[in-house]
Amino acid sequence: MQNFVRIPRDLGHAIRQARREKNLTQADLATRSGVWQETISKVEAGRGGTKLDTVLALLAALDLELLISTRSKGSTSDFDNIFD
Amino acid sequence: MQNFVRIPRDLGHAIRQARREKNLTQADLATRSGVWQETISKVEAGRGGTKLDTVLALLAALDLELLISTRSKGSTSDFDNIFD
DNA sequence: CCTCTGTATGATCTAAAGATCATAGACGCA
DNA sequence: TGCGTCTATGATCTTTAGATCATACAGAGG
Repeated sequence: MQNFVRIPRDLGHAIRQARREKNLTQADLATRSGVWQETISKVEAGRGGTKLDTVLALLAALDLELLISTRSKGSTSDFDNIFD
Repeated sequence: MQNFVRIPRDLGHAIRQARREKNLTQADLATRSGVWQETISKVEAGRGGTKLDTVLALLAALDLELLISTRSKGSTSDFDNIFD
């Protein structure tokens, strides 16, 4: 798995996808990340902004990592359900 | 180039590094990213938090991309100057 | 030493994120 | 139909990021 984050919405998709793959509810993720369910709802939907701290907390709780790389031409994106 | 972002400070290092490689001053980056020099100073130093919007604006201006990947064991990090 | 350029910092103000509570909607299932 | 679970939303309050201005500080070169 390797997804690009160009806009905040991408982040939301990746998080929702990973959370579901792990069969976690937003509430579960909330407890193990320290971020509130309501906030997770907004982040996943891409509603409003997010602080880096919050992003990192969520990703860590989902065993995901954030990477920075020099821009590459091939934009591999593997979201299944874009519209949910 | 491919760096991990575990804590906000990592982000700052990557940005500073990329900015210097492109021979840009903080003021230059400020104008082309729409983020203020003072803010860039804080971000690079890891002082205080940052919003995802700001992060994305800076990375875009530096031709860097943000990626999310499943946690891998090998933590390849290639920061040269960690202490500056 | 003085100046120039780049970076850090400090103060104030505005906007927005996140905590918190309460509740509404959606959906599956008995 | 009604219950239980999960997600969305709405309101309020606190905290903080970022804009903005002004200025200090550090280093290089003359």
